[in-house]
Amino acid sequence: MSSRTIVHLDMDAFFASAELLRRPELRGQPVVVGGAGRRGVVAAASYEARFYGIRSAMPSSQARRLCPTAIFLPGDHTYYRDLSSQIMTIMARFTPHIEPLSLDEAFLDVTSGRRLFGDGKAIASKLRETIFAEVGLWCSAGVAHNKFLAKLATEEAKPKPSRQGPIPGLGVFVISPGNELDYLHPLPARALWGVGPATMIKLAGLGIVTVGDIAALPVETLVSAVGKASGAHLHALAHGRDDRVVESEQQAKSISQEQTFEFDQHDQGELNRHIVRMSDSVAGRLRKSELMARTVSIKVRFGDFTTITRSATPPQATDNSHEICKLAQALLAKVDISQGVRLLGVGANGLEQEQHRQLTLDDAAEQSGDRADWRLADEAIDEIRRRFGTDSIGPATLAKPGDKLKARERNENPWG
DNA sequence: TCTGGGGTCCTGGTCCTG
DNA sequence: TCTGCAGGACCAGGACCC
Repeated sequence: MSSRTIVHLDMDAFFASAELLRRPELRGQPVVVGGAGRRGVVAAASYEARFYGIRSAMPSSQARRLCPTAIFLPGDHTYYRDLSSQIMTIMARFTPHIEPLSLDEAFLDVTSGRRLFGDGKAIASKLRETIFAEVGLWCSAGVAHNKFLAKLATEEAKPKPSRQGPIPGLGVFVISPGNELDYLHPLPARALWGVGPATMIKLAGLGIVTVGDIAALPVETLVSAVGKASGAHLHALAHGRDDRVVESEQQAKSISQEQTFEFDQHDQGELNRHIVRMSDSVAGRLRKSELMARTVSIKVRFGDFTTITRSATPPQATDNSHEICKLAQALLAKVDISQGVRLLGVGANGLEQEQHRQLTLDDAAEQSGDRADWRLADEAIDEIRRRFGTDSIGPATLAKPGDKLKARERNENPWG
C-alpha cells in the first residue's frame, strides 16, 4: 500500500471562516457559529474564540461563560453547502478519487496525478492555494500513504489559536513511508481513530498511555479489552496500517431527523405532530435519493439524558411518509413519556435501492389499494415541492388555523 | 442553568428456523 | 417427538466521528 498517495484536506474553522468571508467586519473578533438556542452547542469557533477554550460541541452556555464578548451567529447550512460544493469542484480538477467526510473535509487519492501535478506535498500545496484564491478560505492538508496517517498529518498542519487570530501552521504536513512509527508511537492513544472516552478508560486499565503502548500489546490482549473488531482495528492503526481505500461513491445507510426541544415535552399529541413532520422530511429525502427503508426507528431522549431507540420492520421496504409516520407513532405509543421528552427523532435504516426492492404479492394489491393512494399523494407532494419549494406544502396536521389566510394576506402561494 | 444533529459501526441479546 | 446447535434476522444500546 505504500505506493499510494493520500491527501486529507480539512477547512480551517470552516463555518466560522465562512461567516467571516461574508462579514469581514467581524474579523479579529471571537466568533462562534451555533449554540443560539437555549440548549444549543457550538458548531464552530473562530481561532480568536478558540483562544478562550471554546471548542466544537461545547454547550453554548459554557462557551458564553468562557468568553462573554463572543459573537454568536446562527448556522446557515445552505451557504456552507454552496461553498463546500465549490471546494469539491476544485478538488475534482486534481483527482476523480474524492471521498468527502463532511462539508469541510475530504480524502483524495492523488496517486494517479503525481506525474501531472508533482508529489503529494506539491499537490496538497497547489490545492490549498487554489481553494484560497478561488473561494477565499484556507484549509490544512495531510499527506501520507494511507487515510489514517493522512488525517493525523492534517492535525500537525493546522493553525494554532491566539487572541489575535490564527497563528499560521505548516499548511501541509507529510508523513513519509518509513517514518510513520517514529511519528505515531509517541502520540497519545486518544489520537487513534476509534478511541473515545469510553475506550480510553478501558485502555488506561491496561496501563496504556501512548500509541506505542498499544502497538506493543499482543492483538489478543486488545481484543479481550475492547472487542474483536475494535481490537484488531486499533492494533493495525497503532502499527500505521490502514488498508481502507478512498471511496468516491458511498450510498447512505440511514437517513434520520431529530430535534431537541427548548423544553421537555410531555404531550403525546404534540410529539405525534413532530413525528408527522419528521417522517414527512425523512420520507421525502428517501424518495429524492430513490431509496427505500427496511426498518423505521425512533429515538427518544428523556429529561435526564437517558436515550432509547425503538425500531420496527414493516412487511416491505417503504419510502412512504404516511407509512413511516404510522410506524413511528406506534413505536412512540409504547414508550412511557411521563418524565418528559428532551429529544425526538425518526430514522430510516437498512436502506436499499428502489429498483432492487423485491416484488411481492402486496405489490399487486398496491395497484388499487390504500398504499397506492399514499404513493400518489407523495408523488404529488414531491412535484409541488419541486416547483414551489420545500415549504410550499406539508401535512395538514401541522397547519395552524389561519395559515392560508396569512399566506393570502402576504400575496404568496396559498399553499404556504 | 451541560450535553445538537446526522451519521457509521459494533456488540450482545432474543427469537426463529433448519 | 424432543433436544441441542448453528446461523441469520432483528432489535436495542453504546461508542465514535464530524
